[in-house]
Amino acid sequence: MLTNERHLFIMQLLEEKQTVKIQELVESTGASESTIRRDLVDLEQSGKLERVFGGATLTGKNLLEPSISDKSTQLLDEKIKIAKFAASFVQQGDSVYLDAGTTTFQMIPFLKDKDLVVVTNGLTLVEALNNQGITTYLTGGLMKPRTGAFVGSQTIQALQNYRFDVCFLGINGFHPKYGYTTPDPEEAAVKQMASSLSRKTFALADHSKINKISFAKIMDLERATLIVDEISKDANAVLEKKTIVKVVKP
Amino acid sequence: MLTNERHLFIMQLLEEKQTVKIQELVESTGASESTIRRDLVDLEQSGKLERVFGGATLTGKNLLEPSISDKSTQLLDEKIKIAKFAASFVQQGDSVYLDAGTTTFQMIPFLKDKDLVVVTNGLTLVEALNNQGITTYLTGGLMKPRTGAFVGSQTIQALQNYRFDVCFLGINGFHPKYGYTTPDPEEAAVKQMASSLSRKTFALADHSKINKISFAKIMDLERATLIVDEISKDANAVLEKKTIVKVVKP
DNA sequence: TCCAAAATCAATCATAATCATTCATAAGCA
DNA sequence: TGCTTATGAATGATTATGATTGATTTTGGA
Repeated sequence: MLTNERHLFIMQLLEEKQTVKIQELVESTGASESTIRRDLVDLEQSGKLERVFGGATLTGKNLLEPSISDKSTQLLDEKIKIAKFAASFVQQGDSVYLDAGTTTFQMIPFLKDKDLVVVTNGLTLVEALNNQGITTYLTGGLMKPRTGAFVGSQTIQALQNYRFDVCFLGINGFHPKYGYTTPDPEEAAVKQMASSLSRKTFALADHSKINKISFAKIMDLERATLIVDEISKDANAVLEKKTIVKVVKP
Repeated sequence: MLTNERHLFIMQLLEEKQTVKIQELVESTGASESTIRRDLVDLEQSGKLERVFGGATLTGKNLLEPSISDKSTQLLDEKIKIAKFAASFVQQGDSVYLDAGTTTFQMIPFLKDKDLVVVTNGLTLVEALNNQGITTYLTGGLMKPRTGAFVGSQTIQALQNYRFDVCFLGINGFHPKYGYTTPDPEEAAVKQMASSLSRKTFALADHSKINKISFAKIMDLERATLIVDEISKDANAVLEKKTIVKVVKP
């Protein structure tokens, strides 16, 4: 394996998993531990990653994402599980809208080889989708620095050029009475528009979002198929009322 | 196998696999190691690929990352000089269009504290502009993987929402007769539209672009103020005909 | 809290792979 | 034929690699 290939490989793995262990890289590349260490030093010096004891993590960009703290890899695993399940609803040749967000981001590795056209309003998603060789359109518009999401009138206008087979939205809360909610009204407007242009809409959420209410309403529960990963008592209460909810089996 | 055939073969293999090893090429072409090496040197000098230890990779990928390879630091210095000079034409409070490209990218550090609104079609530029705290709109559209530039009808349409005080375009060639040119017609169309929406247009080029002609014409020389960094004999010939050309003093 | 075991680290060295260069030969062309 | 260009082999120099060493950090239990 070529030196540059390894560097690329390491960065791609990082994009997917946020963190990698050295041992992991040794096994998957076939190179020696020394070589991997040198690679990591090189990549760190060029600012592409940050070394930590036992491996490496992504720099800066991660600060954009709602900081996955060191010990909460459990939440990441959860997101990946949800993402994988969600991706299974994507058919060959579909046109897909991927909302900006960490959970939708995790869907990307599961989407390649499906011959898709993907539209997104997430800056981080564009790069990752391109790395997977997926044809990608970005809505454009005004960028929100924290999340890398594009919002505003131009975003809405750009969306209206398209129609989608499926549409995946990240949400910050769902509640039987108040529906799906998210903190930013601008983002809510984008999600609404995307959903109205799609034949089918999926809302992705981990268990922490159950019965939470955020500031801006996106839509009623019935308008989308909810994908969560865990059935707590509360979630069951929701499920009783709304049979449209899908749940990932652990 | 003919020399040209080999060159084509190498490039095709690269398009597929992103990287190739020399040993691999020796086996698949039947040529000797020396010959393959010479081919790679040739192709590198004509900018079609980048050699790395043990083989070669596509250049485009590296353009995405603003990490200009070590050997071209001279060209980088040149770009920075041009970029700094170009940035001096930006007034406080201007609305600015920044074309996707490495030279325009270098302008960004010189633009902060000017209270600007910036629109760009370059993926890499958005992030850098945001890091400088500059309000930034991205056109969106279809992304070209190599350069991170957005092109196509959606890009054109998005541009028409704006008007610019100044507009900075990277170009690949300029010639008294054929005007400003660039390899990709799609990009040329975007540049044209941006310029037509601006009160003033600047074209940025290093000295290697003098009297070069690329595939797609952007506009005539008179339509923009050219900023180059060096006066060769050839450039002087251009200057005599077109007095609008600005030149960076070394 | 402290200590010992395990894991990870930086540094070094010998080896293997790759590099640029040279030179002699082969192939193309007028 | 005589000239130019492309090729392949050989050379010493340079670079990447993997194994080893002892130092440092983390981990887990008393």
